Amino acid sequence: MGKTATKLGHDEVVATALDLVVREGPDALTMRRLATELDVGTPTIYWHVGSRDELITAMVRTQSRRLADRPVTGGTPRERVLSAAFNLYAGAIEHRSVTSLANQSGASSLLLQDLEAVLLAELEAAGLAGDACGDALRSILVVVTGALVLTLRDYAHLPEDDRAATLWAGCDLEALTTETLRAVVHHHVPGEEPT
Amino acid sequence: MGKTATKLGHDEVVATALDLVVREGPDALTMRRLATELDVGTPTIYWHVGSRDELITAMVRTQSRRLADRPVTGGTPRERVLSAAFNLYAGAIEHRSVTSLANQSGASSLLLQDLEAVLLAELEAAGLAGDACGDALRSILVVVTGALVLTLRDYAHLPEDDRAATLWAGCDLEALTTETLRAVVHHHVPGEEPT
DNA sequence: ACCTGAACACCGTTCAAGT
DNA sequence: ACCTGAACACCGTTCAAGT
Repeated sequence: MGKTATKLGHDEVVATALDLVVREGPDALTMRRLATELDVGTPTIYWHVGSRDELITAMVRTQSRRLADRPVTGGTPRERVLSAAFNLYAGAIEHRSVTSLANQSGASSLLLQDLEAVLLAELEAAGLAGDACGDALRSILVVVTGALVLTLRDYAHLPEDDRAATLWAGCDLEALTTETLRAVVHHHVPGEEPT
Repeated sequence: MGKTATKLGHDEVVATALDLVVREGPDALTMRRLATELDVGTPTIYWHVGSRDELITAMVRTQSRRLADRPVTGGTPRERVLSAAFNLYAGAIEHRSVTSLANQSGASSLLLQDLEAVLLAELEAAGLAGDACGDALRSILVVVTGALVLTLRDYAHLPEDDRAATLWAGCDLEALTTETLRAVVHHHVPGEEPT
């Protein structure tokens, strides 16, 4: 099984690791398991990527690049910024196993890094610059990160919870994210002035 | 060493585990290490708390209760809600090792659970009810969770990052959190009407 | 330069057995 | 009911040794 071994290099190890996590979840990412997947001895992986932490960093960075393809929609600057921000959330949720892995490893911010550029462009197009632009960007990232963590909460395998059920049960997390994002976008991005 | 063994029960195991994490960080929490700390065989811990996940759940729940003491300040409803919300953030940051453990385990929302009651009371005092109240509460929790994750980002031991440095270097995370919270609080909580 | 077998020092968890 | 020694089935990582 597995691909016909062309040569094996750093990038192929990272790609296979991502594939493994997508297929079998974050817990399946084991150096030995990954080695088996590549038909290779375990130390080989260390030779190519250094360590498990470095591997995860490389994986998240790659995933970050892959997420940057979603088109930004909307007519007004506020709508476009909101769209770009929601794209961060939607993309990360779509590959939830990789996002979960990033969260567990404290690499959530790294996952959003390449997407920040898209968002930044929209913010500048909306007329923001300097500190105002950075503040807006950071605020939006706070909301996206929080929304991701709370959405993937039950992806963790912890015991159930009583009261949280009443607060989050049947809650539309996409709508919550949009609404929260709208609040901070409206706060930072100027809207249409009535002529 | 250690306390004179009174009896050893579920709560003492949890308390000792919390103490260990506060003193030596999240990674020090090992069943064997905890057993040593309690002068007890490893299986004894399993007898009292069931498993590592159940232990962490109990720890986070206890920590959640301990965080609920901060006083709410402010004159207007908006100020009081903002104060209560920021208290969630400040309390969790003050015990960052426990918060980090909760994040890694996907129990962040559990950590904030007891604090939600305080926040809920302020929201209701501000005149919110029903869905509007729940929406406001959930939005605020999104922001607090995101702020926590981004603040504790470097608590993880992942390799450094280049561009993120320019975006987050020298950034006042408390101010960012306050500002982002203000945006969603203003969005949800009605302000003073000019008479 | 690239890859390996074998080992080191750990994990979480279980289980028969003790009192 | 409460506690243990010893084991099972894993981990991440290293290292001498191969080609």
